[in-house]
Amino acid sequence: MKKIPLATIQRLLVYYRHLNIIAEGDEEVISSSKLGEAVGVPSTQLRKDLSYFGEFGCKGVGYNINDLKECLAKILTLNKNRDLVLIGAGNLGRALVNFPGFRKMGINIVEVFDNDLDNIGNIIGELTVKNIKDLERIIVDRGIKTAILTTPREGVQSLVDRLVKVGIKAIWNFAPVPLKLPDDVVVYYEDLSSSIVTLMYLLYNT
Amino acid sequence: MKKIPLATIQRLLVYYRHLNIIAEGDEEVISSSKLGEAVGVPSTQLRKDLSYFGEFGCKGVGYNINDLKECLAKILTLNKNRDLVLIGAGNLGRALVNFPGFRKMGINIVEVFDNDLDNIGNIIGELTVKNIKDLERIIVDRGIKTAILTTPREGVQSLVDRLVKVGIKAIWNFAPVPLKLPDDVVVYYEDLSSSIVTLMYLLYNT
DNA sequence: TAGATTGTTAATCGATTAACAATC
DNA sequence: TAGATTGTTAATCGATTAACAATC
Repeated sequence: MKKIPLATIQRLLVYYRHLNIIAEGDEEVISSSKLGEAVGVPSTQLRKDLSYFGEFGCKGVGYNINDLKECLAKILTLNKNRDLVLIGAGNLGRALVNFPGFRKMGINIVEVFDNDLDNIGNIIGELTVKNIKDLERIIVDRGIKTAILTTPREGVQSLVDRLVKVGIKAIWNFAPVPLKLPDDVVVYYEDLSSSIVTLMYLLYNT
Repeated sequence: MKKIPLATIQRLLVYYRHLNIIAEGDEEVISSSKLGEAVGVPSTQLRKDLSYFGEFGCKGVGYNINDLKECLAKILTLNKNRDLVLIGAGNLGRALVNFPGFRKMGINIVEVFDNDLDNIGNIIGELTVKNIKDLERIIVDRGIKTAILTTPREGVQSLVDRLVKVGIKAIWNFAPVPLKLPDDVVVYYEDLSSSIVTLMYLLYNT
């Protein structure tokens, strides 16, 4: 299989969301140009993106809205439930646990950890913040493969080393630290400071 | 001036942060390969990134840590204070207002708005949540140019239309909605659902 | 001077866009 | 059949990487 650009995967969810909205309407079918226009993507790129995964349309007609929606859900495995842990029960961690829409896509944060006694024991949504010293035991017990890091920068690398040791294979990292990881662990960096600084740069340099 | 890739801008902050850390140490100078290795960027890309903005190094020697740090701060205008408003005082909005590190880079969230009477009047950090109907007046009064959107998806476009009308020129949008905007308004989409779904895709497809 | 390292040009790689045959 | 639209190949564009002359 040819390598699929990351940007393509990200666009699939954008397509999915719009299909979800228009699935409520009367139309059964949509063309790549209509859908593309609605989400700000050239129709030719939309078709290219889909072509990595198969043929979903009907020449001369377009795409069946419900079918395409389901196909995208399947590609992105939105139907399967995924259990994750979150580490760092600060403001951002709390926001993510309560984030609307994760559940709907099968993203379930099932444990929250912290190392601060002020936070341990607190309730966030339906979860109780647990002591980070129980991290390993609980991750192994539940067979968890994905961790969200919303901790301060300090100590993130050693935390990650602990996670890797107990079988974590995917990390969503909000700490602005480049991580050293084995090749079989995937990581996604979410760098909010970088985002806003980039936006400010664009504002004053375009 | 040649067009500068967005990815270059984003990497500048990564360099800056590492320089900030090692500025505490004993070394005065660092080579592009050392710095690059520390942050996971090839040295040749680091030099290329810098070359868009000038010559900061010394052949045969490397870069003066403090000088380069200051140059990057200047390029990214981290020294100038920027006033922003945030709209949507939910969990995520609260997290951003309290986000550590924004202040240090001159990013000051100076007003928070919401349309929910349960939220209006609440205290977040040092701010009081204001009624969104005063949005226009306050933005004009304070001459604010940048808005952060942490509202639900519904109604974002009409909110954005209001913002544009009173002179907002940059938008950091956390709502998963493609916005229709004039050409002179810059936007940065922060799509947290897309991030985690992409990570899950990578986990199960690599 | 010899070794190190920059800044930059040229080559490569990968993603986006254009064009169009296939076909509903 | 004529018009519309897909899926895909080829062309373009842009970013990354390699190579190396300049020079500290």
